Amino acid sequence: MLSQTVEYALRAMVLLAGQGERPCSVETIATQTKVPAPYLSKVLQSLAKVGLVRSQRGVAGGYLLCREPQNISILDVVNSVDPIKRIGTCPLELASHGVTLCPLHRRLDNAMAAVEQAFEATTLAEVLAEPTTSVPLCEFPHTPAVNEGNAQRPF
Amino acid sequence: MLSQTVEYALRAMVLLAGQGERPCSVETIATQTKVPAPYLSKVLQSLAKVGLVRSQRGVAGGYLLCREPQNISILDVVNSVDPIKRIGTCPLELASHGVTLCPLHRRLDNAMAAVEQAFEATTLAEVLAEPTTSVPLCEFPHTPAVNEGNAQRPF
DNA sequence: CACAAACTGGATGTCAACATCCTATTTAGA
DNA sequence: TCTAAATAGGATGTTGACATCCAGTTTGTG
Repeated sequence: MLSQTVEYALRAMVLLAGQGERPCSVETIATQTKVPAPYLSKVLQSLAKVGLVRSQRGVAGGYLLCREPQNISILDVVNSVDPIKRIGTCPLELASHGVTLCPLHRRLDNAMAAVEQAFEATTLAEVLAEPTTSVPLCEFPHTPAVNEGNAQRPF
Repeated sequence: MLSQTVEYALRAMVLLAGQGERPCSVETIATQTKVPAPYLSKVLQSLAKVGLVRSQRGVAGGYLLCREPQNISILDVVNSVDPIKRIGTCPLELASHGVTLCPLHRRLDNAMAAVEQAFEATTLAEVLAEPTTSVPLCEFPHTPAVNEGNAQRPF
């Protein structure tokens, strides 16, 4: 239902949201999020094209967010790589019904709308700030040199 | 987000739900629902495998529903051809977190759950019985010989 | 019985999503 | 200025979803 690319993009964006202004290399993001590095590189390039992240070339370069995590919704990320397709008109080409959807497609579109709304309502900052339970969830193998002080990450 | 195959399967099922006990040929369904006939044939075969429809070979044969429309939900159809994938465990293979999802994936799964629930709550009968507005929605080109008395169909 | 309507199942083709690799370019720092 | 760390971008490979076609089988009907 959600593409693999969306999953990869969200993992990368959440990771970057926890990194502040420090650029994070593709290799680092790939390791932390367990995404294939060469493919992640392409995903990040497309995220850069739409202005969600920017890249810094050269030594100590990498990717970082263009906006604050509280100003980036899950929907922003999803729509950047694999947009939620709302049903605007009946997929059958009958021109007679105008913009009103038939009962079947109205229900399908309602479901899409619910997903869209849920994704729009959540920011990366909220995901990061989520009160964690006592046991760290989806904890990375802790690598302090690269990720100092961040013992847990939401993945 | 929803596959083309799901769309095709739903169109066919809704059409069959309006046909009662009369078998409907692939060719007829394909024409009415504007689905490529050869592919629709495969989709119907898979719907038959899971017991949603059955086939009648030979002259005057075709496909018909195995159950009453009020006992078939949209989710039944969706899950038969392209199941809603719920997120049961964190997609990263960290074994440390057990069954609890991290904040990101809990939200993604919540969205999937909303879709699942919406689809489960609606039956084919409800889609057919939907009070139509004055203007018929998604009306087929009317072919009385094949589809007598059914001037409107929800597509 | 013969025929035509209709499904069955296998083989095949196309294309986009996912994935990898390599060369070129940029850039911080010794 | 030289080098190593990184991204940029194009070429290529793989796989599954979507789609088509055909030979074979079933079955109602004249």
